[in-house]
Amino acid sequence: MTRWLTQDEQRAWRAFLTARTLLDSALDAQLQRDADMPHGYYEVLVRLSEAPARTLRMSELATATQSSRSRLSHAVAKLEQRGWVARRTLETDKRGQLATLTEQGAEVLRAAAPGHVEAVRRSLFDALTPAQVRQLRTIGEAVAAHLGADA
Amino acid sequence: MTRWLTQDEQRAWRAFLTARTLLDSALDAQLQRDADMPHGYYEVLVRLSEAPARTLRMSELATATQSSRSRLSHAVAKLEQRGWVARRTLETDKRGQLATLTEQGAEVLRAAAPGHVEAVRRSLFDALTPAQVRQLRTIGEAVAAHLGADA
DNA sequence: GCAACTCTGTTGAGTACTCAACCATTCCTT
DNA sequence: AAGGAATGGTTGAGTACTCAACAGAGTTGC
Repeated sequence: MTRWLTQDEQRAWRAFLTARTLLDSALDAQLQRDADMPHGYYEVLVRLSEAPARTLRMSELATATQSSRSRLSHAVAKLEQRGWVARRTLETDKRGQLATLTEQGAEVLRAAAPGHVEAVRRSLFDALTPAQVRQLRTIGEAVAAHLGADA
Repeated sequence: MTRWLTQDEQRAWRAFLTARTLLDSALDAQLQRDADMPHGYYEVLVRLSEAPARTLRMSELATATQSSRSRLSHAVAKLEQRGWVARRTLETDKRGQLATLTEQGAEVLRAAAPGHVEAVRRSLFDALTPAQVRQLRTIGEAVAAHLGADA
């Protein structure tokens, strides 16, 4: 008894998939070209930059970026190699690791942000009315909550 | 003069990113687990299944799936190995290649579809009102058009 | 009819991802 | 206090992606 998609749902799903793919590749390409990093790395830097003392536990960072522990571990290892993030063991629980955005990492992020934000605006928000922006937010939050995450 | 995002845009963007990531990984994991293929391969099979004679030119298939030529080429090579797609040279333009969904590929798709659709419904549509489904479609189509593609 | 250009698709190298297996540490139970 | 389970994070193998370079076929202009 498969609950197939209605015509409307089909179209919504296709439109979402298309938009998602195009957005994703446009933004990923922009970041790769201008800042030499994939979008996932950028997210890591942003989350760290917003955290107190630019520091988060790996597990918190994983949650914040909707990343698996494994992916984050690989990513942070690369970011550490580049000198953008530093890791150290958490004293109160020696299993834990703290990741900190370095000054150099903050610098890189400051340099990358304007171009990236401009790309997001051009690719996404320039296509939407203010009402649609509100709708997008509500829909996104509903889906996120449904799948068990904060918006 | 960076046009930074407003508070509302920020939130919309974050919500979108989160929802997209969670949706993506849920559906990719479902397909990988139940049908042993990534979502991109599934899209290829679907588009071929809807085409006349289950056949499309590589370039058309690439457009339909929002894929780069390179990605599609790699993907179809794998699908051919599995016997789900067959390729042959286009007679009227020997640069062209035609990709056809094989009977076995159609079988695999028929087997995979119900589980996948169910996952899409559970992950996405069960979280949305009918009005939101319409909004999602309109937004998706606007973004797709803006980025130069059909919905 | 030929040189230059374009267009289609493939290839290879490098990168990031997934999944499962794995340590080390901490927590729980008795 | 010890054994076992749970938690936090890393690792390695395998897969799919990206970008750039390429080859072959068609097109254009002289």
